[in-house]
Amino acid sequence: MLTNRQLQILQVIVDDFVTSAQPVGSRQISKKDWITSSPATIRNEMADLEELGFIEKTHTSSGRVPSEKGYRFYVDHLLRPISMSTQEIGLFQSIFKNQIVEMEQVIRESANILSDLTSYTTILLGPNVSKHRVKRFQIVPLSEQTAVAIIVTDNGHVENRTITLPQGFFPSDIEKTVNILNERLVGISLLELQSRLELETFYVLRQHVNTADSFIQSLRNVATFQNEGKIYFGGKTNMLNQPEFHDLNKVRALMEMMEKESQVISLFHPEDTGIHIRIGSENNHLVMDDLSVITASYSIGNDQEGSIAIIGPKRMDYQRVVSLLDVMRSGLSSALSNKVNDGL
Amino acid sequence: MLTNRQLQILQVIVDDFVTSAQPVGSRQISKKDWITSSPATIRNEMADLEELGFIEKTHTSSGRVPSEKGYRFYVDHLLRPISMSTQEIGLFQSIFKNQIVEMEQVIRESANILSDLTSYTTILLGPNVSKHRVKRFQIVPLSEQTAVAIIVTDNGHVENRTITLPQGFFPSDIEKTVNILNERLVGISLLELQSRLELETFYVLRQHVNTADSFIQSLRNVATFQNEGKIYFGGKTNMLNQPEFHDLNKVRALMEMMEKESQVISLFHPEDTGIHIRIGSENNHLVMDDLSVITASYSIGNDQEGSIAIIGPKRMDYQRVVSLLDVMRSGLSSALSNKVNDGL
DNA sequence: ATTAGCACTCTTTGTTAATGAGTGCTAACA
DNA sequence: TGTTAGCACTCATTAACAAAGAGTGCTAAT
Repeated sequence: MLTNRQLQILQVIVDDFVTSAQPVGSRQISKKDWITSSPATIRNEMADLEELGFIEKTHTSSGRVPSEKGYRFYVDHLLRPISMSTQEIGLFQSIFKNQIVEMEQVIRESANILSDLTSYTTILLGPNVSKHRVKRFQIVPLSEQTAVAIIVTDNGHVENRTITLPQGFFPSDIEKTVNILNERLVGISLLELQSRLELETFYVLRQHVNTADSFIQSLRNVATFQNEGKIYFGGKTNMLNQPEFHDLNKVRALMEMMEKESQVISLFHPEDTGIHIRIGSENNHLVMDDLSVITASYSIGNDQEGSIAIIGPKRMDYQRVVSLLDVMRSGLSSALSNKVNDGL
Repeated sequence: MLTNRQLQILQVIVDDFVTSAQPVGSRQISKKDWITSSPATIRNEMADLEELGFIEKTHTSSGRVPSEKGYRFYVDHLLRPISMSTQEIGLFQSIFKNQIVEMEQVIRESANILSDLTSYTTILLGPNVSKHRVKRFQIVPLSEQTAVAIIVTDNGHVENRTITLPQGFFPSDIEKTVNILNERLVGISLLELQSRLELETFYVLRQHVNTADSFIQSLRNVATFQNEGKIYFGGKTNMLNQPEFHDLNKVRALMEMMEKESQVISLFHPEDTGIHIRIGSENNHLVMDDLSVITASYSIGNDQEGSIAIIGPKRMDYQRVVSLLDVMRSGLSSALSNKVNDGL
């Protein structure tokens, strides 16, 4: 177990390094007025902390830098949530107050505000579409051969696909199809849509509609959705201001990573419910070895979920980000839930 | 007027500098086997070319680099379109052949292929929505107070907005409204929609529908569109491989620029019809001083237009890019026009 | 008109030395 | 026994300097 003094020293090392990005030495630590020991004593303690793996040297005679284990210990035991300035709280409320705007707009704004406030990069995962429920089907013919199929969900999301109509498919057939689909499928979630179609609806369709068979493949396409929510970014370029990104190769690697949807999504973990911190290599991604990700989930109504992630250097201001994220998460949840409730 | 030899030398300087990114010296030029003069002669010619403003030195005793005026002369007089390898042509066809995919998919693919082939950044401006014509209106109620308004256009594009319903607005009112809208507005372009609503439709609506007034503002919102097409990027990070972007500040400036929709759009010029080249400061944008933009427009059917831009360093392979862009432009035009025709 | 020759300029690279921040260890101290 | 002052040592950073190399402009010869 760490002594009280060791805890203090570790805390100073992390805090100082977070703000300065420079290795911190014994003299610097002893200058803090709540630290009473002399540099020499502190050096001894630091040697111990290093042996325990909490801090590291960048070279033989340099000051110390927190190790990954050190950060982990810090966030697990030394982190005290701080309260935000009223100015910041005001900023948040300004997004949520505005009732008129669309859900998408609120999410976009949130991402931007978070990245402005932290000067890190924000990734906001929109609510997973597959939990929305079908409110209405619609097929609008464009020509003899093509039409647009539209699904409206209970919270106002609209999905649409262009489909090909089989030859000899008449307006009356379209009408019949739409009726069947609406009768059978309204109220079920997009997630179940695919299987419901296969198991039941197609069968009915074949019975009532001419040339249904060649049409069914089109409908299959309609029912295929991305199974993750839409991705919104805020402050993509903020990271370039961080000193750890003076290295062009790192910049490139990170930028390329952010372009790839699947890799971005892999930063989120569906089992994370509250606020989670992943430090450096804990992200299991080479590019992220020098970065930390803090994720939080928000919920809309009862089950629809979205996530927020803030990506910053390992040397990131964990206290501040966690606090901000907590406010944002509850703000988003209640704002968006209200929107849904208004619509019930 | 430039002598034949000066033209040759200018051409070599541009061509060599484009591939090597290094200032080119007299010795290097004289080594080309179609250049017969000695380095000394070439030095004299280069002094003249410099006096005329076509080339520059990076320092007193360095080789020469094309000036902006030099590039301009090069693209205006020295550029010969080159034919593409069959391999490349095959790549293009592979996108367009696939008939099933959606228009959006084709555009996305095109942007990626172009940036892969050039290793520059591609920006593709989708067709301007405002020229689409209304095919069908639809209003789907979500609750007592909210509904989704949907506009389907003649080529399958779907626009939707969440709207608020006035109190005491019944399903029958919705039906009436939708009927009126469809009667009056089908066939007109989204561009005209706004004015048509104001001048004529709202009047009719007030006569037939209860509490239409408070509903009209919602409809106004529905009829407001972005007046430019959607933006697609390809190879956003390619630029980081260019040696001119070893400077972090330039990287940041460019990335920030690409995040701002309005600035991206300002790279395109609506009056440009064919292929246009803008070199460095010709773009009237500080960030773009070291970059060139080549734009091309493609058309869908008769009037709907979109644009392609390729952004590269001033030292970019103009010949190759122009050729590629020309193929892509006609390929896109015919592929997308076919899609529309299939739908008529 | 062309070119060989040469002095000169400027960048790039490597070497060396000085500076300074910080450590680890030893011995003195409370 | 825990703390601290003192000191030798390490390593990064910076500056100054020299050598090499690429390229130019000019002059004089062809």
